[in-house]
Amino acid sequence: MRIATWNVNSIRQRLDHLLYWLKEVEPDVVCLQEIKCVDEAFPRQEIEALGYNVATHGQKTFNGVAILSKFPMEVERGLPGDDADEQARYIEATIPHGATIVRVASIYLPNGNPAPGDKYDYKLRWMNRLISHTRELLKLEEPLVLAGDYNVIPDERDARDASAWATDALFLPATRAKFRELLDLGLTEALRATTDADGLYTFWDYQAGAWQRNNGIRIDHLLLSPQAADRLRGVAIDSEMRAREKPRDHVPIRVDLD
DNA sequence: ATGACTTGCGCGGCAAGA
Repeated sequence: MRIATWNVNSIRQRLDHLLYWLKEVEPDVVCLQEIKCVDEAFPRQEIEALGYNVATHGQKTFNGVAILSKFPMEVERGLPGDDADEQARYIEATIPHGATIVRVASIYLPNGNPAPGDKYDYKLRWMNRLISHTRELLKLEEPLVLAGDYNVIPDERDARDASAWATDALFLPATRAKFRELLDLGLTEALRATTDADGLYTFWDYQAGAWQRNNGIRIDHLLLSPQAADRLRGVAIDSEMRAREKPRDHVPIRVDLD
């Protein structure tokens, strides 16, 4: 089962890139972030035409997440823990896979800049909610994949120039500590289960020729429960999508599970 | 040294992103 995540920075812009990639890579499940539209505006027909079921949790102008699946799915929208939170950043699906089911969440974790400030406080509160919810999900002992744009640079090797991010909400010690707290519940970070290499990025800024200089950061992650990690067969970053004309700033990252 | 793009909204620039 091939499961991917991609922050598309508006689903309606350059839908052709997404459709091309879906045909080329043939993922079974795709987690999308920053669709930047309400559910009614999502280009559902074009994606369904490629054989996908579509579940969205949209919002006007900002945020918005979705899951595409070749298999039927049951869906929950929103991250538990704060009924007053109106930002669409979490959608979760259970998907039958052989004799078991796989649970997949599409996560758009808050950016948090500027830090310190209200936005950074919201980021840390959101991470606490994600930790609480994940603790409950892990009790199910299912194959679980938490995939998305975490807006977290886990380690110095995950940025071309870590010193440039020293005071940024994506790299502050408190951010990285929360991310470790999440992993320490018993999750495996898929890419780091397969390689210790530096220079592997999923985001390059639009500005200042960041792509041409490979000045990137690794902030899109797939976190696996033990039952999913046991099935891990490979990880790939589709960085060639960043080289296309009018690219998104993020590229897809994906896992293959038995 | 600084700023450097791109999006939605909606028609003038601003907020937000990372």
